Amino acid sequence: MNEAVRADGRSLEAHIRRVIEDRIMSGAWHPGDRVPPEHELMVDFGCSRMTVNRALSALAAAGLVERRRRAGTIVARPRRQMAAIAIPDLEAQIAAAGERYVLDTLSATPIATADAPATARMATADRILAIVCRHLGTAVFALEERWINLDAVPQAGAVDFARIAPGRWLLDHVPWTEGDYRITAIAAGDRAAMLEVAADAPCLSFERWTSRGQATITYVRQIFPRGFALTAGALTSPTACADTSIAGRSSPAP
Amino acid sequence: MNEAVRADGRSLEAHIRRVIEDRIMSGAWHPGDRVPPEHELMVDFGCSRMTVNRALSALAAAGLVERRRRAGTIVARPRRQMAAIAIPDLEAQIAAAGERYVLDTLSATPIATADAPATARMATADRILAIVCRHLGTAVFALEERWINLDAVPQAGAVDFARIAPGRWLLDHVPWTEGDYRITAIAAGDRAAMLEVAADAPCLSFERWTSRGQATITYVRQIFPRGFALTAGALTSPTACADTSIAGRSSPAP
DNA sequence: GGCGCAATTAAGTATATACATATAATCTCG
DNA sequence: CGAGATTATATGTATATACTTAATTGCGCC
Repeated sequence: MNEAVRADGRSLEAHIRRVIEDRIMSGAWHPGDRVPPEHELMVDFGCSRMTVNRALSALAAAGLVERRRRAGTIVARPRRQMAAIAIPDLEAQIAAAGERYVLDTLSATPIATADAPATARMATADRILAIVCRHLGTAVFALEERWINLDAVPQAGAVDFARIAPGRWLLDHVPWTEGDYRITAIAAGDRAAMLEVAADAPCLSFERWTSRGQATITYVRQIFPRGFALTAGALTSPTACADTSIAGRSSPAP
Repeated sequence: MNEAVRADGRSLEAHIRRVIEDRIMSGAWHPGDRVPPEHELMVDFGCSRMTVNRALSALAAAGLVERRRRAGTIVARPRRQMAAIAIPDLEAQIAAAGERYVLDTLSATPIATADAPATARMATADRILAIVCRHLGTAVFALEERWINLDAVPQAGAVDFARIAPGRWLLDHVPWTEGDYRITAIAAGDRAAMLEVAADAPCLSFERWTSRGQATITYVRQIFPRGFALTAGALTSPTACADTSIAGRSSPAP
């Protein structure tokens, strides 16, 4: 069959993938059940083995099935579920909430490596730029404390971070990176005044380390007051990589 | 070439993917740069176009490059970064920390739909099982409040949740599902006694809705006291889908 | 019966080929 | 000179084929 597109506008491979995914997600096929072998599906769908193979390989890459030579293909047992969170673009989030975004940069100063906190993991850097800023809507959305490795990103030294948020500038100017993050609950404490909440108010702390190869490019800690929520759709279906957001000032719930 | 495996033990397709990924991740190729067309790479790597095509398609699926017919392949501009978190398997986490896991089930009672909190989103359920339990190591790791839709999972009515944690049982017995989650910082408040912390202690609240199709299967809220951290590697590199964990009782940091 | 080896099976990888399709670039004509 | 038709190009999809590799099954031998 040389016609690349089905009546429903999907490719044959995507169609096969979808049909099998539906059977798994609906519960018709249970974890551990055997998926028919390629040569059988090939007859069922009236196509070549290569096409079936690509569909099943994609499902295996997505974790819905497990494949082993000779043993065949079985529906995977859901291991730990993964969830996706978007590293928040605060400007977009605040704008989406219908509020006017204001960047309030409190300081942006070059410092010596020894003055960076150990948590920043920047032992290898000679020069570091320390930035403190607030992301404001009608209230304080987040307090951001950031350290940028000027050895890895020298251009950052010439940027006016009172005009553009450091996170946004980095996303636009630093190519692909890897990262780690850490989410904790902390009391506002010393930061209460800047966050405009009580000292014992619980806040969400979002830390992120961004690196390329060995060097840490930037460490940032964002602190969200007043019950901000990190929300997202879980990643169980490969096709449904749902939208993700920081929900604005949601009620603390029962 | 019929030899499926390179000297380095990777398939040719994986090799090509890796080489191009390295060039992008190292910054040698910048966002917007053109990737050589398939017929050129095919000569460079001494293989067929199909093999190059699969490698580039995989990179496109991973979001590292963008491909358009006739226009060719370009290095993608990083959109928003995504991060993955594992929905925590507390028993495994506690065991990994070298502590003995204890499930402390405080109650597990069938209730009427009207008695479930609105946040549980279980309006469609007739019968609901409400469970409250604590996950203990040497201290309280988490307080869990869970509602299970007995219409969707009738077998859950016969399970002894004093012996097996509800999350684990559901993972083993309910096939693939979709979900949403919400992470917030809250004060311990009324739950202080059960969490064994002060009432104003900041806690991480992790809520999750799990559904299949329209029906919500279970809603759970886990509350972590004492600076528990949700950590993970960020999802920017497709190959490096890093391990993820709840870090045990980490220091609240500066 | 138990053990090891061989046969068989199912997936993994790669190729050559063919045709489809989107679109950038170019050409044609008014 | 510009709008519209045409061409060229790069990717998209599918096929048939061939060989590789892992692993189960079963057979034969002890």
